[in-house]
Amino acid sequence: MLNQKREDSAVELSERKKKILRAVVESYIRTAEPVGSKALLELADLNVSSATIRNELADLTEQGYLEQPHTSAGRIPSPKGYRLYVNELMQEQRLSLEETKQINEALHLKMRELDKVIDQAGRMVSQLTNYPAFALAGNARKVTIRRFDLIMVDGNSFIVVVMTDSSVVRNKLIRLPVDLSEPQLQLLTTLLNTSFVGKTLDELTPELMRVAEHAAGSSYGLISLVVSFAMEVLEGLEHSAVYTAGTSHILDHPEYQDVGKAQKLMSYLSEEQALAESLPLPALGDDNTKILIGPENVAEELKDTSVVLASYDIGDGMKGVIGVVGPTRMDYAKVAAKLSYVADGLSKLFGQTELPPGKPEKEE
Amino acid sequence: MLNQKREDSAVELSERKKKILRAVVESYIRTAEPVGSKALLELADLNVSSATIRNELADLTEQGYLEQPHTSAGRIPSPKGYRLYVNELMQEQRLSLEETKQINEALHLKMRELDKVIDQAGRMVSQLTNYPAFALAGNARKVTIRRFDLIMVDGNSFIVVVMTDSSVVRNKLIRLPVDLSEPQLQLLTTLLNTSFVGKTLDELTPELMRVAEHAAGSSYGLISLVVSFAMEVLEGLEHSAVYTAGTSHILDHPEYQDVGKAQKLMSYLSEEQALAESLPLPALGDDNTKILIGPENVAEELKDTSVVLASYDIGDGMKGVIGVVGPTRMDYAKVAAKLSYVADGLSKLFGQTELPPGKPEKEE
DNA sequence: TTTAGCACTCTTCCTTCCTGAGTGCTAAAG
DNA sequence: CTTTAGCACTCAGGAAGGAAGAGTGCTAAA
Repeated sequence: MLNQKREDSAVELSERKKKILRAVVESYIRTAEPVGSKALLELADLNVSSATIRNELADLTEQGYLEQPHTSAGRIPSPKGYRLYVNELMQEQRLSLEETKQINEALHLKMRELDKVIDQAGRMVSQLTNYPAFALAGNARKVTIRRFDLIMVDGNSFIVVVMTDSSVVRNKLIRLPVDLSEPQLQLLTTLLNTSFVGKTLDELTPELMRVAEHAAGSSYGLISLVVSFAMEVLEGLEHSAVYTAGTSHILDHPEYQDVGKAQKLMSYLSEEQALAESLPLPALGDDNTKILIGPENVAEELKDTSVVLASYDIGDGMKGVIGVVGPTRMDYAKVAAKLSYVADGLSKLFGQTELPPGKPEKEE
Repeated sequence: MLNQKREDSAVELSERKKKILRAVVESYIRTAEPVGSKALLELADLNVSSATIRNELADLTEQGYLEQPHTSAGRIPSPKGYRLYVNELMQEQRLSLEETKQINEALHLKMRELDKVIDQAGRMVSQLTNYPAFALAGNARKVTIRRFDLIMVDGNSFIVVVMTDSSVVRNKLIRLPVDLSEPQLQLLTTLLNTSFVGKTLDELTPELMRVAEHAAGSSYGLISLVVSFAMEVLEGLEHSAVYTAGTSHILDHPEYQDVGKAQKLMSYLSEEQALAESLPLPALGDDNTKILIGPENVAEELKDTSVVLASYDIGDGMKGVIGVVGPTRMDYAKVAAKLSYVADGLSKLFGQTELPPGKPEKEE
């Protein structure tokens, strides 16, 4: 028990050990069954006997790359094993033409409202990978109002259009029990634009509202009606929403045959806020995909689960993240490839301006 | 085997039989365990022996109101039994003040965009009942465009605001690689409003667009850009969206300990389109809640599942539905009460105009 | 360092057996 | 005719006991 072998992760593994580790991981990913020395004879094509492989397996186990469910079972990768696999052994998966085509088509989304697109992207990823997926827009810095417009509809209703400095536009139809005149509305618009533009959510204080209301004179409580809508918009943007999709895919995988486990994970995934907060979004800076294996996750509920993340640019300096959740036995290569392809697609989608009128657009 | 007893559902049950049936249903709803004659001695307070109850149980079973999982188990209600219970025996559940308060608060929703409200309502119902829930807006009749407005933002971007005759307002920010002048935009607006107002989705033909584009002259492809957005809006409204929430609650119930079963139901629920189509929405006319027990459901996937529906008014003649899905062993009384309360709340929410400016609003 | 051989360990699966709950039937009592 | 007590019978579910088989670790030889 007290052996003093170096279990240091700095110790380089021999090529043969790596080959074996890789074979174990890939076989286990495919079959979800522990892998034994005999099976490895074929999988990793080494010209050695099963006994030799057994020795190597014992070493790998001792160094923490593999685990044994029980004495007479084969080996399965430990989180540390997966980590090494992901860092060094995994072959970058190239998507087939089929797959890229499929994704590209799906990315031609209708209704380009930010939140709908993000939601759709999440669903798409889930369907693509057969794992639960989530998508969220990075919560922006403080957002301010850029402008108000009021559009008269008829005697007693008008549309408020609010635009933020992040170029998000929201509108609302407001119906009133009293009549309104066009000049009144004009006046109101000017007043709103002079008093509230450039303000963040926190700066829209009740006092400010009261002052403005006073200036409005005859327009009673209209100011507060419009401004409170603007506040809802700002609030909505600061608490960036999380969209989850395909949670039922959890049940596809044998590691969640135990209903208790499945339930725990599923209900965690539906607490969208908690999920968003537990993601190490800042750490995503350099590379645009990140893989979190089992205990590397912050959230307790994800400790025996892996998460693959990819970030995309929404434009205007904002970032968003899409991700996939699954058992640690996950096809990292495939998932990472798909995710990153979708993320790139989203970035492009958000980056582009409308098609130039007149000239037909060029496909790249 | 060949007994000729009338199994006719027209046969009235004796009071005692009803009392027993009710006790069976309610006990089974609570415990999910088959109910035996001895247990019933206490549950239904009848001054008879267990042997008498056994006789009655045998009758009820023969008449199809109860079932026996196996010879030596107690009885559980059949769908027919639940139906009778729901129709005649169930006591209308009154919500506690606590509960109504909770619901009322949750109904004070922010961001009153139609789809967000509906989504939120679904989530709320799911949380309230601990069953998966869904919500949808009844797909409207043909929707047409009521008006267009274009708001200039700066040299090369503007906001399109489209309003439909169902008073839905949608907007989109359009950025162009070329410059635009205010007069150009004015012209465009008039053109759009004269050419496309009052048209349904089908009537927005490519020819119509071409004619208008020609009239626009110097404004190149702007017309088609704006109109295709309008088309997306109309399309979005016709394919009314379905929102599901809380599917993980399925796993809470012992009838879905079998992962296979749970998975089937869950993946059916996530096919939101199929779900919406299988609901007998027209049949919901008269009463505003409807209960579908097991095989009464149209969809094969819901045959051993119950669905409780409640409809609400969106205004403008449109209706929406919220519903809950669960095992046939469902607390119908409670669920129906909650659902109908929420539906009423939604109707009120949509019906109301904005608060009258000046006067403080009255609570009812 | 590699390999063959072999004893050993455990899980998994099957069979068997037992227990207890709940029934249906019969015959007596109201 | 209805109700009740008594009793034999059925059947699911759990415990116990093997038997089979996979895979290991160790030893000793190559």
